[in-house]
Amino acid sequence: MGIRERQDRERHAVRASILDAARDLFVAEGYANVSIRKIAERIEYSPAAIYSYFPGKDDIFFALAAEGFRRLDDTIKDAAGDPNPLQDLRNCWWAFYLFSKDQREFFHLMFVDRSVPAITEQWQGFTLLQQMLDRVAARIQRSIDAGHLPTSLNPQVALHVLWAALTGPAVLGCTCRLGPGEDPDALARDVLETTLAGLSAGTRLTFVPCLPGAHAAAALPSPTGVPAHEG
Amino acid sequence: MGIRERQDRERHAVRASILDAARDLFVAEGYANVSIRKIAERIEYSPAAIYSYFPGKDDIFFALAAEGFRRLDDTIKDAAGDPNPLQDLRNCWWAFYLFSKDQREFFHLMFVDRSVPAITEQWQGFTLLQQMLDRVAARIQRSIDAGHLPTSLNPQVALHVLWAALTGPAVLGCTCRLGPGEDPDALARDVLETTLAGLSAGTRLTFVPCLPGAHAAAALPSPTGVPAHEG
DNA sequence: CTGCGGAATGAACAGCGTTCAGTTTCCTAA
DNA sequence: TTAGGAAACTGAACGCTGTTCATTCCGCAG
Repeated sequence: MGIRERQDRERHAVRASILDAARDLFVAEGYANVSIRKIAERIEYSPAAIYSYFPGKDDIFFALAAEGFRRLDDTIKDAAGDPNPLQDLRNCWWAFYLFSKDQREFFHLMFVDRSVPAITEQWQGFTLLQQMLDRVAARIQRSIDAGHLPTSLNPQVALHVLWAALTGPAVLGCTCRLGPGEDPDALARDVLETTLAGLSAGTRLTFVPCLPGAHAAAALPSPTGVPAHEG
Repeated sequence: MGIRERQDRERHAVRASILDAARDLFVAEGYANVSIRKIAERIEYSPAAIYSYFPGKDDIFFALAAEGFRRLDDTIKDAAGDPNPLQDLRNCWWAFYLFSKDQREFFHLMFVDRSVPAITEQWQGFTLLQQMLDRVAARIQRSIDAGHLPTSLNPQVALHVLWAALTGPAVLGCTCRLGPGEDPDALARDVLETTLAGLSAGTRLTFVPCLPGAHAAAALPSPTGVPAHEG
């Protein structure tokens, strides 16, 4: 009998409409201006009804963040394809930066927002992030193989350095911390080029990536003082 | 007559106690958990009284952000002094990163928080930020003069690149976006070294800093596509 | 001592996330 | 066809938020 299936379908549809409403609201008015009551009004349910679909407001944003990772993944896939591996890398990371501009609210949710301390391994979005990062690491490996980056470079480490470095101008840009007239795009471009040049220089790096499935790899004790640079 | 002076003093003292309470609360419990009512309770005033000292909650945090800039300025001053200009630079930026860890809430308020869109030139904290950045730019100039960085490097541009690049690992670190066991310190160190190496490489940079008092300098139109890198 | 002005207050408004008793709806089983 | 029961949904409430405003209080000036 298809009754159970129809019920499941309806339930899934309501759940989806909650996420649709939440996404519309938070893309249009920003994260802070989304409330359970506004979502409820938009889908024509009572606020309390939402709590039988999501345990709380945070979980709605977890779901949206997961969607954000899929969107970013798609964006990067679209940007990829340049035959020159280094330019391909450039394009991918520039797409990452553009994502922070074009999908500001998603970006904030995925990489900046701090309202929920539970952004850890148990969060499903973390897996999506890891998968996406792995794909970019493969692109970096191609640049290494092509001789554009030193063979001493661990692609996972380079990945994290690029990710962290580019997150900076993205954050400063979408939180309006630059001076009047200063162009976040130019800054992001310069950070990208500078980081690529720095990686090319073959500086010895110390970061220990937590490879998926290789959690046993011991992390080096972190020095507390100023980093000694014995190059 | 000293009555007016005493009144002014008292008024200033209450204002200061509001800021003290707000700072204590937000350092201890985080930005999101500070409420006007909690501040009021702590200083033993009614919530409404606070509104005769600050126009709104945002302005209290503006004042705290300004204090954050002073604190960061002091932190960087303390870190400075190494006779080697390049190591001096390293120490200063490492102090910047450590500030993001040790004074997480201040850092967030100063560089990440987005709750108030009015972080522009009219904001007094912006001036403090500019002054601080100018001092760091002078340190960069010294590295250039000593031959550690290319003479083609504009110190204001290098400053912004370093600032933006290091903001990334700081944000990822204090928003817990790294994987379990991954060390934000190591990532920040690698970003710093990679950026310094990249700047040493003399890559042509495109950012146009808005120099204090030189607002007339026309900003280059920002290209919309992928940055062409004609090195 | 009176009057005035600024400071402080209590109460309220509108909104928030969340909970829960109670109602409605709909499917199943007799 | 109808009774039972489970699931879905709701209205009302709790305690919280930032903010406003009429009122009260207090200290100084005349």
